[in-house]
Amino acid sequence: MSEVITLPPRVVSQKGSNLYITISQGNPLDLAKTLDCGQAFRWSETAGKWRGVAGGREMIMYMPDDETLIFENTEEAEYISFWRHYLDLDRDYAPLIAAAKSDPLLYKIIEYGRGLRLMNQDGFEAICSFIISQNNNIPRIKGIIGRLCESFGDPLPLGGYTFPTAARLAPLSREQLSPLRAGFRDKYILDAAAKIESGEVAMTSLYTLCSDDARGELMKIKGIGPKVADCALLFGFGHIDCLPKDVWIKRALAELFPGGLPENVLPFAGLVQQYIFLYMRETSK
DNA sequence: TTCCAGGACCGGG
DNA sequence: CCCGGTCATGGA
Repeated sequence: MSEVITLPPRVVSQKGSNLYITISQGNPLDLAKTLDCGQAFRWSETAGKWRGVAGGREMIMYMPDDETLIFENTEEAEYISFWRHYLDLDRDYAPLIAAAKSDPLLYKIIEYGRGLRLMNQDGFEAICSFIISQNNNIPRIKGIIGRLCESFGDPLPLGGYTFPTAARLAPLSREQLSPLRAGFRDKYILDAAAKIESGEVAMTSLYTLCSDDARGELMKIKGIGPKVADCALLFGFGHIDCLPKDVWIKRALAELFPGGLPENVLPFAGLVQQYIFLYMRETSK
């Protein structure tokens, strides 16, 4: 894992019940690129506002301009203790941009994805989400996860649902998961919940182990291979060096970087991977 | 109808 | 180690 360079708290101000955050152009944020580029599946946009649930919290947020991020019904303490890290706004992206400048094509790709940030999601949610993602498409992944939360999560005041815990899912049967219409993946969700609940796979170790060992630990779960493991580690456990090799990235690396990624970006290869993923998805249609 | 979707498992060579 | 078939589901 590369070192996290912690930024000072953003400039914040409270206007009524809404919290305003000033986004500097040296560390930009683009909500669409971040919330809707395949790393998270529980955010949706309506009339410019993004609504979703993370960490058991409902949120509506939006950006009227590039420098203003607004959280509805939120106070500064809540931003500092949760949302700042969730959106990776405590990480300085300047070193990445600087490192990428040594490679013109990579720099172009990262500029194209300007404002994309790598979210820090809940570990168990990331594990389940990417188990569900295998041999599946994004609209259906969102549907299955939505039904998982509505069926086994806890209701929230604005109509959302928390992501269910491993303890809640572990005792369930495949029959009880059938309303999710997850197909063959239901047994994998149950195996993940069971092994995490029993401690056979220690959640806390997944944060602290080196990426190779953490990957091995996660692959004890049925239905988690190298790609799903790397997605969970990258999006849910802060292993920013993990590079999930899906069909898009394999093709992109072969075509665009046949000699491999530049050495100096390997410590944050996972972050680079997300920029490449966005670039490939957007430019190929 | 057939194919495909941010793969993984399983059996066989 | 690597290969092909298979796995549920639903949209194109």
